[in-house]
Amino acid sequence: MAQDARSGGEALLFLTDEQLRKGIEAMFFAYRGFTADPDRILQQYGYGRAHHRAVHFIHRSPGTTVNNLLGILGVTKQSLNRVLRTLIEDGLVESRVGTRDKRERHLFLTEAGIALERELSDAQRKRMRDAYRAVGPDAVAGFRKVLEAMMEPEYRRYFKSLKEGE
Amino acid sequence: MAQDARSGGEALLFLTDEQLRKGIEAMFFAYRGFTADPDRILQQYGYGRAHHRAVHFIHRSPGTTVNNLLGILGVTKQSLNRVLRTLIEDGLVESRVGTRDKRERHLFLTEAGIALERELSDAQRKRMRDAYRAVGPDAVAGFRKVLEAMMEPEYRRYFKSLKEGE
DNA sequence: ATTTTACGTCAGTGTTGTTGACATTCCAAG
DNA sequence: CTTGGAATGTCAACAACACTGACGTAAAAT
Repeated sequence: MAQDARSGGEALLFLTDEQLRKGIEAMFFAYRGFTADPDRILQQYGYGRAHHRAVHFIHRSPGTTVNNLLGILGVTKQSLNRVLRTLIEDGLVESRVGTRDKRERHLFLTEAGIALERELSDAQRKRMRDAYRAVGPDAVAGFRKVLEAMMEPEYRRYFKSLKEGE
Repeated sequence: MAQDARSGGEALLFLTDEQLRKGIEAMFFAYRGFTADPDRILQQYGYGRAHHRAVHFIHRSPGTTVNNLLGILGVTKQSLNRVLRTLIEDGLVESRVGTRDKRERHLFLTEAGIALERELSDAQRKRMRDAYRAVGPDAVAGFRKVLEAMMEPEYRRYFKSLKEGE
């Protein structure tokens, strides 16, 4: 299991256990930075990350159903429901009964919901844009490649199915 | 704020709002993949991510104090204390009163703690190694650059201060 | 001697995950 | 057409883990 740094040439150096450990820690600290700005904003509204995720993916796919969202977010429907309920009560999300299948609820952001989504994603995009600018396009391409390779296959498929601009 | 894709040349394409949004989603899905294996293992022991983080950084810096850990993990002492207490009770972590400063508690992993840490980090390293292998060293270098750029400055300083193999 | 630091603990609260029970709707087999 | 099961979503209760605030102890610093 352990690959010794002494035995690794340049081409393998990035695969030593300690290099990998450093990569793990990089993910940990980076993800915290990545969520820091939205977390601050959400706190002002009394929301948490779960609300952010819901708002984000409803914005990404307006009219999506609760079941769809469940699959993407990877949580139980009960957990998602609590979040959706508060968002609906607060007038950020609208839930419309399906026309073809009345069991389904189609979810849409209201004007207020769109405004919150923009506030959150502006902050998060700014951090990502600054990071991208600091490192250049080649590094960004590598970044995206590694992230995709790290996803669980089912979600990687979903991720790749998203058009770059939809 | 919005940069239109139509106006962006090749060099700027990766900075459009939609490209950035895709990057945000990549982080979300990748981080979940990144934590999936340890989460499964931790569940068998009745632990959570908080325990994982504590065990990881105690292993990284044996003899670290509670206050040190607090700063690295970015949680309150009450929150960390709950986790440490269970780890100590279960015999995974040892807390030794400081010799120079008797107010401090120095934290060490026991044999059992080292075993759990290895089980967790083996799983996580395997995923990262597979991802690295799939994309090659150049992509990995870019990955690391972007992650570093995304960290909060204070943690980036700490991260960079860690030797690659300590 | 007083203040500050390091650590631990108790109590209370909020977000977010879980399971269990239940209502509604759709669909297909009898 | 009716009935039973599957799918969708809601409500209630509980657990994990974060937070704040208050308090106590011991030791170091001033």
